[in-house]
Amino acid sequence: MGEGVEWALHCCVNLALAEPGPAVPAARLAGYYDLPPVYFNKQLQALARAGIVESLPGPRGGFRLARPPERITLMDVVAAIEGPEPAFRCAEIRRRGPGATAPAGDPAPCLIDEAMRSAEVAWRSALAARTVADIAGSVRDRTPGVPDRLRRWLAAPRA
Amino acid sequence: MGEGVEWALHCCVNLALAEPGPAVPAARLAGYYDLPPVYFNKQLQALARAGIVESLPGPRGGFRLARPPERITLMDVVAAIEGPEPAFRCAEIRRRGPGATAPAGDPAPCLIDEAMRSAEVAWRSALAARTVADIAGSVRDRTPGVPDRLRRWLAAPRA
DNA sequence: GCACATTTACTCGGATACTATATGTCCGAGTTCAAACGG
DNA sequence: CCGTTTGAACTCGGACATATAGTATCCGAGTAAATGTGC
Repeated sequence: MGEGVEWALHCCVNLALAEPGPAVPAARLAGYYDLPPVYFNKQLQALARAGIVESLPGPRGGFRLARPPERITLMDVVAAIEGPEPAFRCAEIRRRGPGATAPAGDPAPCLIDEAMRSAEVAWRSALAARTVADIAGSVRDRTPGVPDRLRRWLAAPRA
Repeated sequence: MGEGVEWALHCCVNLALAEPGPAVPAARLAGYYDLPPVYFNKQLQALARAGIVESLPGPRGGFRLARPPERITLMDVVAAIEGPEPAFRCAEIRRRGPGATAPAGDPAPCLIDEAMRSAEVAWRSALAARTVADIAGSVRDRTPGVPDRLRRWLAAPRA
């Protein structure tokens, strides 16, 4: 799985912790964890295309959550970065070669594909059950100093 | 996810359907679905290293299941091909840069990593609940012609 | 006819190229703000 | 003193290289069987 997934998740949680407040530039968000700023911007663009964050150009511009964090699940973020298609894609190899089963109107589904999809549904459901707001709330509860430090650092004129 | 996973899963089911019987060469197994024979052999080597299949060299050689199919879960096969490490690996980026939390003895776990691992456990559990014998049994039950055709084709002197 | 050495054919196994995806970087389009200018 | 114009700085956004992992292939080591030979 891509490394940018972790970046995007932390980013969304940080944006949730920063609310309410002005938009945050990508470079500032990246500098908080010493990430490559421009490539991180690329991931943010993917989040924007998915409608998770919105971008404001120009000075005082940057990124902001497009929805309240209660409406953003971890699954949404992962799908925005990694792509919506499932990790396991059945190529229907059983239809090829001498062992090909009934060619066209075969109603028997591929049992392996079925099992794989079932497992992936379990994964997706687990991720869809956790929202960005849940994570942010737990962070506020367990380590109250972290959100304050984050807001101060984001508000700092320059680093 | 790698394409070889699908190949390995179908291969294990076919080996289960072929039992009892002589060992099957990799090329024969690959030809059944018109797969690249040599690369498919590579995947079989991975299965052998994981102890799922055993290889016999020389004439009359080939591959055979190393355990009864009831003891082989889909998770075992996937882990053998894709590797045992989890798909999402937390790089602990929160420890880096100005936003670094308490450096060393920080007991607070990364909540994002926790959620991701939880979801991945759900995925692994779903795959571990299905065995190769289950799939093979369903195939025998739903499409009785398929196992017979497979055994005949594997026993054919040459194709 | 039988035992043995030899040859042969067949198998896996690891080492070696090629391709697609993910990672990292660069420069241009657009927008807002601030300052300078003129009335 | 106020409105307008002009400029500049800052932002995102897509287009362009590089590194890594997955895909595909080749050739050599090893083994069992079959064959030919001598007794």
